[in-house]
Amino acid sequence: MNNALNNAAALCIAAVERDTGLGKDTLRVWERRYGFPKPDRDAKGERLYPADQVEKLHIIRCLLDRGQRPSKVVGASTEELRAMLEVPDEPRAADAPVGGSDLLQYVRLGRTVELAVSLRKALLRQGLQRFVAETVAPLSEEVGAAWMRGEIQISDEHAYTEQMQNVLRGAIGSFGPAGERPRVLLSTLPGEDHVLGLLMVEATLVSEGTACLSLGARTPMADLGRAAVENAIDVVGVSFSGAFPARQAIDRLLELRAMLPPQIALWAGGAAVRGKQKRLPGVRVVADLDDTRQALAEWRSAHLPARA
Amino acid sequence: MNNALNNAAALCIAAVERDTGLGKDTLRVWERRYGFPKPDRDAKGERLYPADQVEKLHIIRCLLDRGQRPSKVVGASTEELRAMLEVPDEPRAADAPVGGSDLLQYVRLGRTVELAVSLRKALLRQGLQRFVAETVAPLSEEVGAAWMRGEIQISDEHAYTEQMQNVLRGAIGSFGPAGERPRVLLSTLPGEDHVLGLLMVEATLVSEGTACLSLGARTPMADLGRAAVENAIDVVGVSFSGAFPARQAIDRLLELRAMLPPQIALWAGGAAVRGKQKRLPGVRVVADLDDTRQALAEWRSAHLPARA
DNA sequence: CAGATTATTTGTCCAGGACAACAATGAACA
DNA sequence: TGTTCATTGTTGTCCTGGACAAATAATCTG
Repeated sequence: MNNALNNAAALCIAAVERDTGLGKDTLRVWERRYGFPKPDRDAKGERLYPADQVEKLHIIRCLLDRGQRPSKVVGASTEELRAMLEVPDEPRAADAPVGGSDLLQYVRLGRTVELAVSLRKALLRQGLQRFVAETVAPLSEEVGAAWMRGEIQISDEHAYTEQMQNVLRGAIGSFGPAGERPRVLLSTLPGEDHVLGLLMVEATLVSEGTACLSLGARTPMADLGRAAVENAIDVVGVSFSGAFPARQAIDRLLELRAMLPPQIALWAGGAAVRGKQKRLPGVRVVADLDDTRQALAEWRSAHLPARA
Repeated sequence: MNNALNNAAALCIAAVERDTGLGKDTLRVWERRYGFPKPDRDAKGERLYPADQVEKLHIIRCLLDRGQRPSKVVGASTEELRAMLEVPDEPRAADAPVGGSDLLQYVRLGRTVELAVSLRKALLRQGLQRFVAETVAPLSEEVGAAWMRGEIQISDEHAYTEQMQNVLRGAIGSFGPAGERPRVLLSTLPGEDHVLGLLMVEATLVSEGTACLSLGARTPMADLGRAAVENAIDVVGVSFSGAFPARQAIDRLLELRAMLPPQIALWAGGAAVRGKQKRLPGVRVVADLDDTRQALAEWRSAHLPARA
């Protein structure tokens, strides 16, 4: 698993904050209190976190998100942590998504050409909406899970994302100009890099004739608010991957809600906000891609005059 | 702690960091050095930034992004700052590129639908290679310059980038599987977000039949090296926007060169490395998109048996 | 057993010092 | 005139170690 190229990689505290979502202050205070992490120091005396400690921090954050308390997990060994992680041994659903495992195999082996060809075939066979809901979404989840389990390299995941972007954006573009309301503004907030979720939503909305304006990833909230007003937007859509801390997501959404004019709707989707509807008054939590179409239908029946 | 709903009141330091993108340490050290911002304190002694100071910080952030230095702006009054933001009335060059000004107008006005339509027309008219070299590259430069002059919002630039990605990726994807050598691995290094340059190169190479594997933006160097070896890559291509510090670019490239096996070529392009060929032994500096095709021809004549 | 009270845990903030990376300036040189 | 190199000031990020209140667990009481 670990080869020579890997050894040189030790991250500074800012990089660890980005990678794990744990604040610099938190990392330092854990070191003081629990004795972990225990980074090396460079010539300047600054912390350098070896890759294995970063990985352990990653596991710890997973466990914290599931309700564990720091005092129980920060001191434990990597093996104990892995054991805790695998407890919820989900009953293996026998719903293996259509062709999903084949596609995952291509990602795993770095066979990007075959991957691209298969994706395009699936797109033609299923049509854009079903392709997104039945192929892209489950495959992306599988890829993320495989990366968490250490089965694939991060570079494989990047390559996968790139290929998928090519396919999805080509399909989105081929719809040509769509001018129907609502006018939807899409983005992720700072700290959230994952762009595939956004593209899936865009694909779903565009194929319903909606006018979509995407700002890509990591738009500062003030800019989002300004852009929404200036472009006469009806709905602002924000997506969060599972890697985003749920608590932060909620705080930011409420802040954004307060910042937007009340007549502009705010939709939020993604793993980090799933099931958080009751904590998010004024925000429409979108459970999945089908629910996105549902939300769209609701908006239209509420705001557009019934069409003959 | 921070609450979302007091938008008219004052923000805690964490909220200001999120809103302005200025780090907590930076905010504190500015207060120490320049006397601004000067937040109130709550009962606990913690900083509370009034809304007007946050807005001023936002303006300062804009000016810093445009190359101003903190010592010149952090001490200035809000009026002076607003004056600096106004267009410094450049000597209007009368070199309006073919059609470029029309397209730029669409970006400026946020008319994304018209922009997308015009781009697709230009693509069909010119073909992918000329489209990239004669439309995408100059337009992207114009957009960057217009943003520097304060003529367009950052959100307009993001929307432009998204639209352009849709067009380019659609075109790249429509080439179908291309298996000819060299096998090229494309990415940007950490710290470099701009992805359009990479896509322009990918489009150019793909339309020459080259097998391209893109990893998108910000791939850590260790992962790049590993991916190059594991995927039997012939050429690694890296791009740097003008926003990337030239000195860092050179250091990183030399480091990457040392990390890669000698038989794998390393190409570098973008504003930050232009004219730096002599400081980069072992790296092929690619001046522009035409030069990319030139580099490709050189590689093929050196490595492939002459074809009948 | 529910509800109130106390104890512990935990993340974030503070002050003020230090330092290397970066930009600007000036000198030496082709 | 333009390029390279050294110097000097600027600037963001990191450091230590202390503090405190919000959140959570533990204990007590009716």
